Amino acid sequence: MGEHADPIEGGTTEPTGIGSRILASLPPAARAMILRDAQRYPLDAGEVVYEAGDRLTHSVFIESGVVSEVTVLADGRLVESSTIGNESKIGASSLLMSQVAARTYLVRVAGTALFVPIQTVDAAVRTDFEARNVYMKLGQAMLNASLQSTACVAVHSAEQRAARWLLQAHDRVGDDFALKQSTLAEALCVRRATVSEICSGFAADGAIAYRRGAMHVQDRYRLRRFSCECYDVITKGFDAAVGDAPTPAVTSDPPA
Amino acid sequence: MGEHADPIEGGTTEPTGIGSRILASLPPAARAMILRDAQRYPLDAGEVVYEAGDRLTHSVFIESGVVSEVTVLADGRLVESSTIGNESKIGASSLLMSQVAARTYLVRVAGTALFVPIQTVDAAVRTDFEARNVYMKLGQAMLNASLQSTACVAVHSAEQRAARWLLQAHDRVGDDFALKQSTLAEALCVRRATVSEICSGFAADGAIAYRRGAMHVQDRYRLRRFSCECYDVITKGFDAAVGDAPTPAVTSDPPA
DNA sequence: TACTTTAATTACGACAGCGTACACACAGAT
DNA sequence: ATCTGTGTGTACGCTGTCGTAATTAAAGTA
Repeated sequence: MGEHADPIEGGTTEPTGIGSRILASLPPAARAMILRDAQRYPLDAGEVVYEAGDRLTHSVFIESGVVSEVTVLADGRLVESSTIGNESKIGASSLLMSQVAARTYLVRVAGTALFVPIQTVDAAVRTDFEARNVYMKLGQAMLNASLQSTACVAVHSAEQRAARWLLQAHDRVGDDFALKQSTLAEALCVRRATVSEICSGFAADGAIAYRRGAMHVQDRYRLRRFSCECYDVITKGFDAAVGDAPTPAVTSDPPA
Repeated sequence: MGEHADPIEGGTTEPTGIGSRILASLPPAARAMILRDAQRYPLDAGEVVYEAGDRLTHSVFIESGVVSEVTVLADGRLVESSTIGNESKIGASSLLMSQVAARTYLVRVAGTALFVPIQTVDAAVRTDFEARNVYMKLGQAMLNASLQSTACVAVHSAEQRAARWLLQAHDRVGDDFALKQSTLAEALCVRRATVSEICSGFAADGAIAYRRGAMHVQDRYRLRRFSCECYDVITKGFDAAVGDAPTPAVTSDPPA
């Protein structure tokens, strides 16, 4: 895990934790226990939260931003296996899981996260039946998302996957966020040029607008039409695990 | 779940369960409890074990054969998300998991499996801390496999993935098994013609031999050279969860 | 204002895998 | 011995995405 500067807003200040959907869905006692030891840090774009092989000292509850879980291949290529946001967490599912990061976690869209020592999380989850239940449901949702992604990558077009990625980012950070085409290209494992063509298509349709790294989602329903159904499958899976997304941060209206 | 004829070898006969690596790695008490209610059935090629949406009445512990976990897309296409064999099981991870199959399970290479009512499995796992532990480790290994597969499908060639598929099948059923090119093509989501070209390449190298649906793995080390490293990553993940594979069923020697 | 840097667009040939299709070959049945 | 069904080999043109790279445009800096 990278060295961090100071935590945000005094650190020991009790954060509400409301930005994290998984934390929000934990029973109050477990949540309070976790929040007591939590420190809020910024997640900066490009930052490596954990590298494959690192010892997992903290569980990272993402409040906003998009982190991609990256598989490092033998030839050095980085391939995104999944994305993580406020519905989930990085590291130590709890209990007797491996203490070592299996993959690399890379911040793609900036945000903030609560860092909690894994011993604290383990204690909270071990003692609380309901909390353990939430964790197991989250684990199921993560597996569901990954299985769907495997199928998605196998048969869906770069355009469909780009739309899905942007929709998921939108769910996690809202209408406006910083995202370069090169970053999206890395995430999707396609050329920057391909992303350029795809995004101008989205913009021509009025789904998005962007300008030098500043992405704006104008109409998520138009964007949804470019995406495959995998967006729905994955989203519903997480909703079932940690409850529906709080405020959808949607500016545009659903189609008539 | 499809209607089955009679169980194999009398049904109530206590099966050893040694063919199932996950069963073998459970503590004796839990394993005995599960085996008491287990019935062995054949898995026939092409058979649908569960269809997405089916109620999961039984947990299916695979002893031999290859089952593919298939995502049914909106347009009706079937895409393999993962393969399952003796290291794992189908259905009800236990505890408060969903009682409904999220995907479709299709037998690709014939074998046998133990069918156990999920209530029995739940009871065995709920009461036994060590058994729950094994299940959680298996869950981790399944997620690991799926994340690796997502990356694999994204960047590795059809040839590499075909070699991986055959290696994994070899681990689960041994040197000889029935497998048509059309079946492998469906599993990999490529044309049968592509499989034909790939397999003649493998055969020319001496890695495999085949004749009208009869596949024979001649030299798994040669086959490994055609594969990507994803085979190792996934295999090691399962070995860590349920112990090393029993007898590798290898006829050829490792390279010098 | 002019210069520099970084982001985005556009273009070209190359290639893996596609869809289709047809021809061949072996196994079992008559 | 021949026929028939099924599994396999091979060929054609097509498309999406690749790798590379040159061009344009906007933002920051002097």
